[in-house]
Amino acid sequence: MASRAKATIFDIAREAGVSKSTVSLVLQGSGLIRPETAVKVRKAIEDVGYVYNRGAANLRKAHSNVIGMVINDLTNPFFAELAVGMERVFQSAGIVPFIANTAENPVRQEEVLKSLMEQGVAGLIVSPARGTTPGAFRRLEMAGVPVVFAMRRLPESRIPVIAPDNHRGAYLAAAHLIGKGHRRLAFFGGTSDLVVYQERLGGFREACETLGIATRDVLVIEGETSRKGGIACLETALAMAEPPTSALCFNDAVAFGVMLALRKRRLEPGPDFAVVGFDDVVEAEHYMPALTSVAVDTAGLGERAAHVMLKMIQSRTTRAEDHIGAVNLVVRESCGPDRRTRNRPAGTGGAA
Amino acid sequence: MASRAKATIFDIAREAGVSKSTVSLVLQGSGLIRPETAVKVRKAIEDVGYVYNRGAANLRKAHSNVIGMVINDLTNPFFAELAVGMERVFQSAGIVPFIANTAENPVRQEEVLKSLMEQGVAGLIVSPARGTTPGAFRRLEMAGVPVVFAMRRLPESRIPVIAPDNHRGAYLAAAHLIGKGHRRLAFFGGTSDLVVYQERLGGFREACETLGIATRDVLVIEGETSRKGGIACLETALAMAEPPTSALCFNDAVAFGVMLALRKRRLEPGPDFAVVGFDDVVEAEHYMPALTSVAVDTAGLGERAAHVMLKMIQSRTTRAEDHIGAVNLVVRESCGPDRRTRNRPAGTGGAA
DNA sequence: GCCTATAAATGGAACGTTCCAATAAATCAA
DNA sequence: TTGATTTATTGGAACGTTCCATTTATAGGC
Repeated sequence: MASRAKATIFDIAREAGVSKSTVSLVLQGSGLIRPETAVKVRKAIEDVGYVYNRGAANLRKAHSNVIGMVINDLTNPFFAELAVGMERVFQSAGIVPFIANTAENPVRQEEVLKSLMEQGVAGLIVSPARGTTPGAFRRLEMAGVPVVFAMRRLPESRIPVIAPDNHRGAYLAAAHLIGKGHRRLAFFGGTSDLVVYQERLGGFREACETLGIATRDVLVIEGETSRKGGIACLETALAMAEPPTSALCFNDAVAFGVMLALRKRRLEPGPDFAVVGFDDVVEAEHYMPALTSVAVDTAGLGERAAHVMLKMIQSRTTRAEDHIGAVNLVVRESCGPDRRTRNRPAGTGGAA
Repeated sequence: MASRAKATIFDIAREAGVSKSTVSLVLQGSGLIRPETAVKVRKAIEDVGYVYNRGAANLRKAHSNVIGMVINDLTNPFFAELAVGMERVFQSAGIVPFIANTAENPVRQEEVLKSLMEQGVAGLIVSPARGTTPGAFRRLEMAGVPVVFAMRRLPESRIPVIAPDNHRGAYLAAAHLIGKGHRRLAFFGGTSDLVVYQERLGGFREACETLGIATRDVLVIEGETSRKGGIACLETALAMAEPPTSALCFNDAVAFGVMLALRKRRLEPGPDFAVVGFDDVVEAEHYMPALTSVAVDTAGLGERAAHVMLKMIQSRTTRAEDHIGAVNLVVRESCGPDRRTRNRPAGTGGAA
């Protein structure tokens, strides 16, 4: 039962009565070998229980066919979905991507990147951790390893980015709220160290300005991008003198938190306080009430990123064009009816 | 900008004016080299932008320090949580695990396992895909690679398993429902090809028998282990002549689906129909109503699995003891008040 | 039969490390 | 000084593949 030393191509060469070179050719599916010989070799491979040593092969080939996906938070279904989208296209290209999680920790990310480089990855798709320093990808660039950013970008970097049109999405969402009659809007969650945050907040602000909301009526509260963060945002917002009546949330997790906190105060998300999410994760549809959210086609962007990566590897380049994915607002129930048809105030005690 | 050929230890040896062997020793942190020499070498490494070639090293060492985690469904937060628990302990052991997703597809799993073996993994933690054939892990065993199953097990296999006490968890849940006065119980979701299913269903059945529920009053409906599956289960259950008044669900996703379906029929989860989940994912607490569920300490089991793996690698064995994790029922709101204090039947059109 | 062309298979060098045995340098005991 | 001991450093072989240049076998043309 205890397997002796690992079998090599020499062992199977002996078994099949051919040379190691022949075995190598069979392994690579070369058309140069006679079919009967190939059969013989393949049988020997099976008999001996040989397993190919890709490390040894890469030593010679310097082209490793492993692709890494570095994800900032695997427990966020949004990123899990992204990963799955990428996997789909890699699978049909016959390659198995390895996923690594950085848990939103730049130090961990550094380790992960180092490890992947040492492993000799052919390319990397990365959703960078919050607080990634500008130099974090220098070594990758020096080594000429193709990298693409997915969903997030770094402030100044020449690495291609695949991301949704955050500005537009936020604009649409804000316009929706304003169209429903809201005049005091908030932007909940996220922190300004994320470029995505700047983009979304930018779109939000532009909509407010364009559509005639006074600056003093737009409230911005930073916070964790989680349910917990959403709860906190709502609490501080409602504690203000003139609380907002609606909010665009940095992402769906924050929005879920906001709705939770509303419920806890016996306020009905929608009629009492309108909330819009961002990303449109699968749960959004199933929530009570169903969450209105900006859909970004996560899996589609993942697929796109994978395709770009494949093309970069194939053409041995480290450059590619950015790709900004279309977004659209999925209107469900979390914004309630038009505000102007009624007048119950949101907030702790304000009046309409 | 275009990096020339990759630097090797020879390059940095030349740069530092030492031999390749010295460089190798420095790389391994050997205490044999004079500190000043080590400093010199490390500087050269930095200057040249050297990246360690682990493939080449493994060729010599035959001990690769990469550990693979093969997960059947990364989009299920339950498994994502498991993965994160494992990562935590590997991280503190200084090793970077690679995650691969099989998407519950045995064929895909086969590819993934093959790829990981070729990569020369030191060990594998696997949550096997549904429908995995008994022979799927034969090659791993032949190669003497340590493997641990997490959460799921295969019908007959000598591979060690880390999993929660499914039988007991289901027993507790069923007992809870019966204690609340329910007399017609259902078990929703899952399929019998999963050992976990057998275990949970077994615990459920045992509780029913022991606590005096007639066999004809326990209903078992197989189904997808997803929200969708839960919806379907509830529909068929309520279509029966004498529908159950409560259900234990195979997992939380099914439970969420059941609650959704209840809402759609204007029935209140809890008062109108009691539902219990299994796994206690984070969302359970945040649902409306909050889901009563069997907590299995997912992350803890992940950590445990990782520790076992580490120990197996260290002691070069392929055997280890199974570990069955404690479970406990977390009672929240989805089972409503005691049933005997009221008497509205659940069902398609019952009235109060 | 001989020469050439094609097809199939092969040996050797290389890839970038590690590890062992060996060397060189420094220190010490006498 | 000499030999023994310790401390630092080094060259060479090996790991399991690929690829190139050859060799050997097979067939074809005359």
